[in-house]
Amino acid sequence: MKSELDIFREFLKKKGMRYTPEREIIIKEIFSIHDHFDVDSLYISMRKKEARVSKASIYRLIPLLIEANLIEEVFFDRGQMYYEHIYGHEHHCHLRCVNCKQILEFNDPRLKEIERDLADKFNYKILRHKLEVMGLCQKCQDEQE
Amino acid sequence: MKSELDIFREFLKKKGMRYTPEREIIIKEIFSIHDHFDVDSLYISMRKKEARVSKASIYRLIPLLIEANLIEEVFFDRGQMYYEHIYGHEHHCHLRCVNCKQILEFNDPRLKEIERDLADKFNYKILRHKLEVMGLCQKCQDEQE
DNA sequence: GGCTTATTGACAATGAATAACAATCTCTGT
DNA sequence: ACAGAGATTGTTATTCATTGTCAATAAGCC
Repeated sequence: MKSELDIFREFLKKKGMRYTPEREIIIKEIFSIHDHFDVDSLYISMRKKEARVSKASIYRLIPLLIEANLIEEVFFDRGQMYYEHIYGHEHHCHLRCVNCKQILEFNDPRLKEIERDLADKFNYKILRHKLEVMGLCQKCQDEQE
Repeated sequence: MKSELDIFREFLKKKGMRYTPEREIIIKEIFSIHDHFDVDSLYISMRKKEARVSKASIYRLIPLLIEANLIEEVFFDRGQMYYEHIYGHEHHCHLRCVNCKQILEFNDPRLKEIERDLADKFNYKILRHKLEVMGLCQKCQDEQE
């Protein structure tokens, strides 16, 4: 399987854009985090590692990585967007506790079925879906009593 | 069926909060719009009708309406959040064309099943879900050839 | 190596959303 | 109906994620 960097290199080539060390270290950082991330925490963790890039460069890179299907917006919370990398990972959805903010991942084959039915019914070519389920985890249910 | 205002009145009572004319006209405006809305366009359409409230009051009301299960965040796009009212409306999800931004609504009973299974599997009390399906509508598919 | 031009970092700017605060209004108890 | 407590309002200032600007730099092609 091609590496994320190779995928992105090809993507840049096709668009007449350049492969720079800044883009490389940001991508390496993103793909070393196996969790959701936001721009600010990414920036901070890179600074700690002496991997210095400006925050602007991160903001500029993100739409490109999305277009290249390497990362995806996951959800927007408390004024900022969270992302996760999707290349090389099985697609999954998120179950979130609205109280303690715990996030669980799950997948369900019925979503593929729903996609197929929507494609038929509305003549759409389905590209992807995003399902967020909000609820209360066991612990937070208990505490509310 | 109770009106949105009655529901909200009870909600405020239970929380020891007050029912004000500002809150009333904002709610009336929201429930007269049968579509997605954002704070800014709501504010503008209210100004046109001489229904003057400050934008701050709208921002302050929205989390309360969400808590009262009258409205819901639908999606975040171009830096702002979009909402729709849900009380008195059957729950539905959104199918969006990524190219022309058309939005279709649909519902699928399998989502309820998925919710039930998640509740069992993870001991969650499910409150709601949000499914966005992204794709290309027929027209945009044709144009891409 | 040299040239073109995309990209970078630093800084300023934008804009949605939130906070502060004094003036006002709701609601409860009398 | 009245008064007092305290919630809510509009105004204004502030926050903070994200985007724009621009001169300096560097990638990629010859």
